[in-house]
Amino acid sequence: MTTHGGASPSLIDVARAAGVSTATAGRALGGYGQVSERTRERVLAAAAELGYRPNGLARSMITGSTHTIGVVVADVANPFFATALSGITDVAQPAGFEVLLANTGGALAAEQRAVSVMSEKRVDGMIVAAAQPGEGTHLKHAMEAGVPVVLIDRQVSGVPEADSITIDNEHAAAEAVAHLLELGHRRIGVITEAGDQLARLRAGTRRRGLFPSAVRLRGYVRALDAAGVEVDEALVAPARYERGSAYDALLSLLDLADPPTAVLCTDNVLASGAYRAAQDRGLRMPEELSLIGFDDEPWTTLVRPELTIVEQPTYDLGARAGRQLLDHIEGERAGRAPQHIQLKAKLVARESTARPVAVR
Amino acid sequence: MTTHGGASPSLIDVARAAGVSTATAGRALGGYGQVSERTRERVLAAAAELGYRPNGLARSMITGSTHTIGVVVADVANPFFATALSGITDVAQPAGFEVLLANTGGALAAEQRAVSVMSEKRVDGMIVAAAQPGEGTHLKHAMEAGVPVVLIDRQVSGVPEADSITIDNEHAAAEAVAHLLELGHRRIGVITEAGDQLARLRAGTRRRGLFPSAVRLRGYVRALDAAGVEVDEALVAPARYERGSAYDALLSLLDLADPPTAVLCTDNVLASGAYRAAQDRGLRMPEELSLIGFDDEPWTTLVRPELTIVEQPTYDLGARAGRQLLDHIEGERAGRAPQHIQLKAKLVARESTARPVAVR
DNA sequence: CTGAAAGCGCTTACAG
DNA sequence: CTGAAAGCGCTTACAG
Repeated sequence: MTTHGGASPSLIDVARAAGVSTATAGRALGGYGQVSERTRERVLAAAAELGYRPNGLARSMITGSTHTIGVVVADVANPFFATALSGITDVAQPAGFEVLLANTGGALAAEQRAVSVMSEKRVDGMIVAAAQPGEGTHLKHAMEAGVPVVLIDRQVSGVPEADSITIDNEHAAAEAVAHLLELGHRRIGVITEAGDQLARLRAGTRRRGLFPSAVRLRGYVRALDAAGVEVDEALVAPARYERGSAYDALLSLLDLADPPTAVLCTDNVLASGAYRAAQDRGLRMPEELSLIGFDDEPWTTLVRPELTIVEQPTYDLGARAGRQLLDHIEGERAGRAPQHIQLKAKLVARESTARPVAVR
Repeated sequence: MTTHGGASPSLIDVARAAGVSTATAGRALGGYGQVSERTRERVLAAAAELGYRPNGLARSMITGSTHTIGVVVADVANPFFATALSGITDVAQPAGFEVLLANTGGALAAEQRAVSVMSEKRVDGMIVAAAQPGEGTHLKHAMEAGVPVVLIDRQVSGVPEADSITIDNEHAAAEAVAHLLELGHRRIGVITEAGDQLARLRAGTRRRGLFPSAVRLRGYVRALDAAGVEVDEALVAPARYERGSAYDALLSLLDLADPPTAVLCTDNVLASGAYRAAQDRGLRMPEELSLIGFDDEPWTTLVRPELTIVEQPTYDLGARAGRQLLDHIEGERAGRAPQHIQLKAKLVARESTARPVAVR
């Protein structure tokens, strides 16, 4: 039976009902220390009778561990983060850790607040996909307070001590472009959220503090450079993270005097907008245009032609981050140097890419 | 400056540094009680100096509130749950509540464990999409312990006191079928996860304890009944929650001696499998087959023909549940009867449905 | 194996 | 406005 009304029963109530001290009752229920079988049974019976639920807050305050990890992402509704999150929970929960989730909408202020609140709630560690790769002082503070942090999807400048699990985005984009080059394309366009950073990328060598989209753009440039194909700025079409914006971007590429014969879209939202634009223009793919997207979403094999894509190991990204963080929490990695793991993406060639037609 | 090494500073350290009692330091930092401006400044300065972070566990133990709500779903990677979850976080976070997430994989045992752990962590309330609508004693226990529970997506038998926010699935499916009937279809098939429950549904009147798929199947039956069209069991094709299974289900419907001219798929995974099967069969849609799916996913407007769908207010489902739970937590609904809100789904007619061809 | 006591880090009456 | 003391519900040495 459970007690109704009144406050929920505490260890004192159980101890009293079982005729033992709270220390003994705690040992019997908590599975620590030594208790005789006879006593244990009495305590368990009393606890069941009263509908006792241990208070995790009190326990955590003493043990110093909440068995909770914080996860901070920009948007859970985004399949990328949702999938990574499921990788995290699949690792954390069997290990006895719950997940405290914060959705920041990509706003730095929200992220700072979330990290701060999680620190106050005394999470045992945090996994964060940072909103601004350039700003990491809030993460640095958390680490200084003893909360291990694992970065996913993007590195952050100012927090070199944090482990990171990222996709090798530069290589992923380069491989996609190499695929197009092999097919014989020379006019290769790219639709990217980092359109404004072309100049900086070509100069700099920075690795941290860059958005994945910028790193992918660098891969595009690198692959062209390697093949001796000149990078034409007109072929770099900027777009916002929206289908409509990518739609317009593709149309503007097609309207060029010397339009591309192939286009790389640096994420799946941009790809869906571009795909749609190509359809609406009545372009035959892959004959008149080769198209490559990112992420193996369901729609990419439902459309005709099926879309050639770069497949990111998203679930694995989350699972690895979870494992890494648990190792930290359990002290497995004490004192070791931070690890920066790069996962490889995989090109999946399907129907939307082919040799360019000889004559346009 | 922050303190390095050693334990993180407590209120005692701050109080000592500021030359006041812990009570006063607490008042200055916690924003409760009265403190003189001068004292407040001294305390704040000391706290900043020491890098003080209040311990939320200690605070929660006293105040009795963790400002955390638990959310239990079967699969965060599923767009339906991911979207509902974002509705929840968007409501909870601005109100100062964090979300503790549990991913059960649809297993009842995992759900029971999650609910139990959340109770121990003293969440202020829970939102749960139950794995088994027929089994709710663990939820009943939580409510008896004073933790308000709001059910989403499905009602659960044995927990009538819990609020619920669901989609009016019966109406949603009925409307889809009515659309097909209006177009002139009489042989209307359905691909459903609840294929085995047809007989039970036609007899019973139970509302709780049913999976959404079963309720949708009932809507299908009801719409046909209302139109005086006989329900042909051969047109009810069972499938598992997988694209491949739905693929096979559509093919088996098409292979019938008297095949359907239209098919309703009761969720979006089934719809994608069926769509693919129709394509591979070389069927022209909507001329040779009309098809309706559930959920407005990106792919449904990327394929040709665009898919006619029933659009569920998924984000709103989550947001409403969040609001409802916060009202409970804040005592707004104390003593009132439980609310069972049904949200309406909306039929979005696109290109995959049309009049059946007169002669087959 | 068991218990009395201290203590985790706060907030809350209660005095002053 | 400020402080001394009690207490939230546990776990952990320390004795026995």
